[in-house]
Amino acid sequence: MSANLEAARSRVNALREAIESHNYRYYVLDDPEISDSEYDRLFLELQQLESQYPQLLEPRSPTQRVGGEPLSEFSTAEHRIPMLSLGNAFSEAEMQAFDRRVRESCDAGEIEYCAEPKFDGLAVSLRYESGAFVRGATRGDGSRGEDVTNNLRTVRAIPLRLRGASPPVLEARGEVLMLRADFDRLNERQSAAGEKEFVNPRNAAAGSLRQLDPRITAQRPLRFFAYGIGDVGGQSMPRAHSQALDWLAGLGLPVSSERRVVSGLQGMLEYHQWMGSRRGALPYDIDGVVFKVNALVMQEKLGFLARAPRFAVAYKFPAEEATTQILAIDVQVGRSGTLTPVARLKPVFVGGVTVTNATLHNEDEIRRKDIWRGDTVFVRRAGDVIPEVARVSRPGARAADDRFVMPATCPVCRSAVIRLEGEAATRCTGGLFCPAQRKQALLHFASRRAMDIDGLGEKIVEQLVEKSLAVSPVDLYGLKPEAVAGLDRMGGKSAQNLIDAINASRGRPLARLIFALGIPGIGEEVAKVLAGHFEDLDNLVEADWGGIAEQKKSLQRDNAARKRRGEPALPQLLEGIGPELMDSLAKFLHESRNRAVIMALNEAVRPGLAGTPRGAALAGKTFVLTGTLPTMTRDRAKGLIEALGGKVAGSVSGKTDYVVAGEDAGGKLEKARALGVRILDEHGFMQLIKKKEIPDGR
DNA sequence: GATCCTCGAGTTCC
DNA sequence: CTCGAGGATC
Repeated sequence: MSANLEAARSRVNALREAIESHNYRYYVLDDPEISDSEYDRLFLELQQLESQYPQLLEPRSPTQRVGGEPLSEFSTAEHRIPMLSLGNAFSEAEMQAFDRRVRESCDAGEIEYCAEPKFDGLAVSLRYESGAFVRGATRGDGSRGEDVTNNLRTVRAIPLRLRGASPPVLEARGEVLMLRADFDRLNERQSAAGEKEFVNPRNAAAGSLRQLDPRITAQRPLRFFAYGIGDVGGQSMPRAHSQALDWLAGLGLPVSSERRVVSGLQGMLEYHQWMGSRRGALPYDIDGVVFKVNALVMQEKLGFLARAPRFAVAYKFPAEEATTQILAIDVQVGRSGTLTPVARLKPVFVGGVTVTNATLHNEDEIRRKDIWRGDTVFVRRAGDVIPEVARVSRPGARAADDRFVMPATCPVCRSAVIRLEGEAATRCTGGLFCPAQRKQALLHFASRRAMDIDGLGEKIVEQLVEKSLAVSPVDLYGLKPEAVAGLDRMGGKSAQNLIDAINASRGRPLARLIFALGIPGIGEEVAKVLAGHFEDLDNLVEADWGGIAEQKKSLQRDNAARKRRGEPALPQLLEGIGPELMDSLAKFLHESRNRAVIMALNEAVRPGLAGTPRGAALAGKTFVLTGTLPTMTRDRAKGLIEALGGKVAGSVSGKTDYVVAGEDAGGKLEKARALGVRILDEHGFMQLIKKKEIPDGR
């Protein structure tokens, strides 16, 4: 018995190794040694042995890619190092500008770039600990995505264990996609089974990855290619991006075989052209090529913009265009009353989807492009997402009434329409009297980034407004379940759910509430600044804007003078809020109806202060500095921390909140690891102080 | 006064 | 995602 078990154990191990190694040859080296049927035979044998000897089962076995029950929803996964997007370029001129910026910042002649195709799939992040795949997440908004670990485990191109000597921690980033051939076969299967076909490989991949039941994902032919490293611990990094990619391939992660190292602008242009010509011959869809400065020291020097690294660019292929006809030009009314003309199009398949609407932005845009009703036009998807009318291909019959004229009254509420001098937008003057604006205001109030009220969608809002159950956002908090249950498509249960969701939004951070008010020009960021300054709605409502404007001006003059003397600047008052925004705020807050709504909301919501930046953002936090930071001196780092109210200590203890570690960090870093203190590199540190806020916790 | 950057607003499709 | 406008900076 035990001899049998031992024999089975060694066979099982041999089979697992063989299968992993064939996966590696197939997905990473693209050079299979055995046929698919031979592979299937090995797999079957392993499955049989494991069912005969269940004690040999292990989660790391290739047969155990599907595990766990279907989820009811994905949990969110935090990206410790944000997953950024890339800056785009569409022309040689833009590429030239990119190359020039890089050369100027690095003070170098010809730059070496690492070039790769830009896959048209979904970005994911894979976390390996001691070589084992432990977590996979979608990109989401860049700082938090969805935890899709169980689904990614079913993707055979993703190794469950890394090969060879693996680092203690590795976060690999890459793209999940579907090959065109696999996509075609999947659609044949879907239609044979009477299921809905997918419209393009990208959507098929996205839909497959977002399945709550991993058994379904397992049946979808997904692929993965790695293109970068998010986080790596306990490993000295290679010196160049191309070497990092080679390293990832060596660990068993598939990396595009189309990657090259090219030299200078000329090299980039040639690669772009070359990939463009081979686009149709590749087994997967790409929408451009990506160039990254190859030397990592230069990458660090170049650093980051708000959402994208300065050392990389995506050179897109020209968007696919299609011709179709303009059936009508309608006018929509937005949250701030903006009238937006929208082209209703004869449905046309372009860039992987069927397009029926396209925004025409405003009157000037229509005039500039000379678009009339009935015209045949070129349509494309700008950035491969938003449909856009590029230009007229052939004019229609063009009778006088085919010409677009901006209506003189709001199409929804019939109020007069106004176009201010120097502005592109035409606006409805109806304000909250206009049902369209009321609806949009409520939708904005409930939206995810504002008060995040689940279940308050377009259909419900429409009825609430039409039945006058909600005129302003405060009314939401007084809604009775019976009233809500009377609406279309609403039973007692969903009515209660909605009421619960509304109640759950009480206590949300002040910054969200200010943003939710929908004051013109006051978005998420500005709302945070206001919340941080006033800390409560009474203060905001009573603010003396004339006085604040004066104060700000004198502070700016002061700082200009300090700068000339080489002194550090004082923290700016209400940063990013200038005369225009102050004016907008003053006007809004002057109206007694707005004030009444705000004060009532203050009572109903009782906002908290999470997510709020503060003058002393690091108050109470203790930092320890160790090693040499790449671009700043220790004194400068210390100054920054202290300016934000933090303390800098000499040694690491349980009371230390953060250790900022640079090159050649020594014992302090080790101690921090041992104590589980958060460790930041210079970049992470800059991110932290840039945010300057109390964690939102959402 | 020019230029760079960030933020806000509007938008499409599944 | 893109455009335009406001704000910051030189």
